[in-house]
Amino acid sequence: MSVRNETVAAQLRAPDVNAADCPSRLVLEHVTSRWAVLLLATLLDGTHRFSELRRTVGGVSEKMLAQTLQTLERDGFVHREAHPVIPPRVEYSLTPLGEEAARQVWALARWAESRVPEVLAAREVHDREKDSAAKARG
Amino acid sequence: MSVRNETVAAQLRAPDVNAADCPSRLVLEHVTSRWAVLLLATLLDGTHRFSELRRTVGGVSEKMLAQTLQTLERDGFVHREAHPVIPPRVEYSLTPLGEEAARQVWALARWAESRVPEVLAAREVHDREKDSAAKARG
DNA sequence: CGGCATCCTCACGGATACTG
DNA sequence: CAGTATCCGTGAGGATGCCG
Repeated sequence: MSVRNETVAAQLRAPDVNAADCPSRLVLEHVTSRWAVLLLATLLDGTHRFSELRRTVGGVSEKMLAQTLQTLERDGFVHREAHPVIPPRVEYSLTPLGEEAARQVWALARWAESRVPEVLAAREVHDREKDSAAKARG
Repeated sequence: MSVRNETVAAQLRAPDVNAADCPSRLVLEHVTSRWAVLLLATLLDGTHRFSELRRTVGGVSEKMLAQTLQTLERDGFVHREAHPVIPPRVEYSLTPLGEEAARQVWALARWAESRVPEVLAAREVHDREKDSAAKARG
């Protein structure tokens, strides 16, 4: 037996993200992690090289890019193809499974972009109310 | 001028999640954060009290629950209604904006649950290949 | 009950340097 | 070019205790 008993028990139940020890939690967290969301969305339009992804996704460090790509590859979302040439050429693309995830997070990303004005407005209202409440308390 | 110049510059462009300083990044990160995903999905089936959310979402601490709810409220995704009774009764529900986000993360959560077997299988294949590659190197 | 304040830990993640 | 290795700071997040 190479896995812990609690994991076995978790797998006997139907996967439930509300259960703290359910593997679906990790799947969800990997897919919704800070850089994974942006990488999956970027890979939706086809194969990209490491340096292309680095340039496209603003602010990502080399370390986090490599690390996130490895996690996505291990989970079966991303396919990594290393060409044995000099200089090295490595191409990343979505697997069918990864494309399912990517379509959803891409929609979420576009939604976030489209709702920026509403969110900024909501924050202003909220902060204004907090201010006047604080002033009322003296 | 109550905001920093870089923020103004960011707002003049169309919102772009691939830009490091775009507000849409924060919107996306708030909505996809570890506990926000689960809270939004839970609130899809109606109003819930603080303690109900605490019980429903497995493993969430009191602190993170309060903190995440505050962030979601400030962004305009969640409505908080405090009833001035003893003992205190506070009810949380989705705003129309929050419901848009919740529908998407709920779908993502259900997808994660449904793809657990595929992901676990992919990990085994991946780890096995890593093992044999390491063995080949000696 | 529904918080808020405090302390503390750890791992996420950035910067830098090095390698094939 | 595409990483790996190392160091290190910050902040996410858990535990505990107090309050209205």
